[in-house]
Amino acid sequence: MALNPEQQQAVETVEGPLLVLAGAGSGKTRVIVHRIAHLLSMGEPAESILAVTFTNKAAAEMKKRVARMAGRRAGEELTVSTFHSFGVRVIQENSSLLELGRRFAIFDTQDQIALLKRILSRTKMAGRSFDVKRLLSMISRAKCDGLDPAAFIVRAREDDPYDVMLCELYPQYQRALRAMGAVDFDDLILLPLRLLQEHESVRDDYRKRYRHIMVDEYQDTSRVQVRFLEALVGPCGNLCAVGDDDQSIYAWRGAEVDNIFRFERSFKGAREVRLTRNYRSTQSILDSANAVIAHNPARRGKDLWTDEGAGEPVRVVICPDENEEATWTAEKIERLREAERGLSYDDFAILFRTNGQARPFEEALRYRGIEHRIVGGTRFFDRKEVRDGLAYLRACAHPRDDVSLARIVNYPARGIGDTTLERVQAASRSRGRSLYDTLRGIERIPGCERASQAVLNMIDLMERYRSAFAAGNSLASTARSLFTEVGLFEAARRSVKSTTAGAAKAANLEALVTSLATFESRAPSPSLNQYLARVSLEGRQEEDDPEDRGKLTLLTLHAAKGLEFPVVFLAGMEEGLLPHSGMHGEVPNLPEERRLAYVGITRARSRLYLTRALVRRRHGRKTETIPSRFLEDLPGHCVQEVDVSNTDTDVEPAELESGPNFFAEMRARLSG
DNA sequence: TGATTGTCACTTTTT
DNA sequence: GTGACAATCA
Repeated sequence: MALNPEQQQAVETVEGPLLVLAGAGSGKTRVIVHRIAHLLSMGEPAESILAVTFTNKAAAEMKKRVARMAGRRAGEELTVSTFHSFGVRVIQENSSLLELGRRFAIFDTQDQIALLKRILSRTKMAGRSFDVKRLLSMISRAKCDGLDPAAFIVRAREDDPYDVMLCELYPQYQRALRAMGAVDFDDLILLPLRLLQEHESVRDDYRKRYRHIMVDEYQDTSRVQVRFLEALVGPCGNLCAVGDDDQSIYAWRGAEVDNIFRFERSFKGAREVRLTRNYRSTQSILDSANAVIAHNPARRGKDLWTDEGAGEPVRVVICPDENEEATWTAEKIERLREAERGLSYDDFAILFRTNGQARPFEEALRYRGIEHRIVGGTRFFDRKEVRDGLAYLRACAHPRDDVSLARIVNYPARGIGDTTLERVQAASRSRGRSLYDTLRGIERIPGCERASQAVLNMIDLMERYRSAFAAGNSLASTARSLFTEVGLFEAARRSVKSTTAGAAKAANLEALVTSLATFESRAPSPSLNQYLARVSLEGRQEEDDPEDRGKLTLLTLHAAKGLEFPVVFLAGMEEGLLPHSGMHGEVPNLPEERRLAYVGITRARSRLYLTRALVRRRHGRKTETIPSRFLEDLPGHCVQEVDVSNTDTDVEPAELESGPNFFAEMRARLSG
């Protein structure tokens, strides 16, 4: 299929800054890939093109498509990277300019929480308890806004206890990270920015290297990320930002929708192209989406259109409660699948605002034997037993990483109790040494005599494995014998009552070893440090599981961004859920909730069901619900209400009239 | 030191 | 209704 005129314009505008406002389903990725191919065909070398994404998945996809279009070599020589991976690279290439070595630990959210808790425990502000997650998100927010501790203190509000607390906590947190030779995710952007700002030679080097830069999902960038881009782009200004202000749903993680509005100011002489022609959905679905999002203030205002026709009306389905909502949905899926030849389960998706809503759907689907998968949930590397294993590996690779060491120093139990640890930590603080170093000198700490032999044994063990890893032995087998020697497999098995659950946990630990083995077999010169960096940046790359083929998908609205399905059920269209009411008194971000609804609606290709329950259990309590305000915005001409709340006849208005070939046609058209 | 019981609170989670 | 964490007991 040829590019439409707007797409063509986006592809061919290669000089100077360009903002591509790409509506949902407007062929955004296609434009980026074509644009890269166009640059290459103009003789631009692949090494001088940098494409930045937010997810590893998007980066991999882009690379694959460029390779398909412009050849494998081009795909390999091109730099396609996430912001954070690119940040790691910049830091490593210039590590001599930072107080950080080439090897550093990368702390994820759980590590950050553990660290904050430790700092907090010795900073107790008289009698008040703080929500650690909130403190952490405030620190992260400050970092995304580019505020270092000093700048934060200037802006802190004296009447806000959290602000006051943070004035103390944030500098300590930052110092503790550096003392451990560790960085958090936000540092992966901040430090490279500092390198570019403070070192002209570094800046010139990268500017020369990357003559064309492309950024995907620009609406999700933080302030610091834009500053980083500004520093990177240089005077020629060949930056192409692609995004959609209406799909900005990560404000709570520091994303700044305004960046997209400020683009012209950030990058002088910027041009703009709008992609509003939609190649995904029917006009009924687009009309609904347009109507819902139209209520948001401060938009670039683009209405999506298609010339594929109205299609089926959007259905609003009223159910008695959340179980009936799930049951009705499951049955509807069965009926549709029977009625429409060629529809398989993976053509359906059930979307919801919160993970908790998945449960009744899971049950209803399982009961009917409908194969399904849940996207998200606890990820592999977040499981406790896997984190325990990783903590051992991290303690070996980064002895200064107190957080990892503290996690495993007495797990599995080896006779180093809380009292001992308390004393060691105090000593470590007063001497300004790492936990590891302090443990080494345990015999000089009064009151630790009883546990000192246990500690020395542990130190000896860690030393042995540290050199085993460093000596270039097989990572996988070294890890396995480490886990076995300390009894991690055994501990995993015993950590739960049921033997099957225990076996599953032990198997997860074994899977960690396998992932090491896989890494080893693929990386050119594998090191433990490299493996750990990769794990924290990418998790386990989920190569499309063939297991998941043909399965229905359950996922949150956030997880659904960027995906599409022929049939979409958007569940829980109720006040408090969508829009979600913020927690403990925090004001909900209504424009963002609206954008979430918009993202959900625009995932659907041909059929969309918006379901709601009249009564829903929330926090274990049955509560009457209020229909979502977003339902009121739907235009009457393309919506049909289905009330299944007080009828057992379940009269279904002629829903399947569109003919059995509807999907077959749709499919042929979309895949062709 | 480790297990057990009680209390609390409960979006979203690209990296 | 559930899971995480802290205080309390054996």
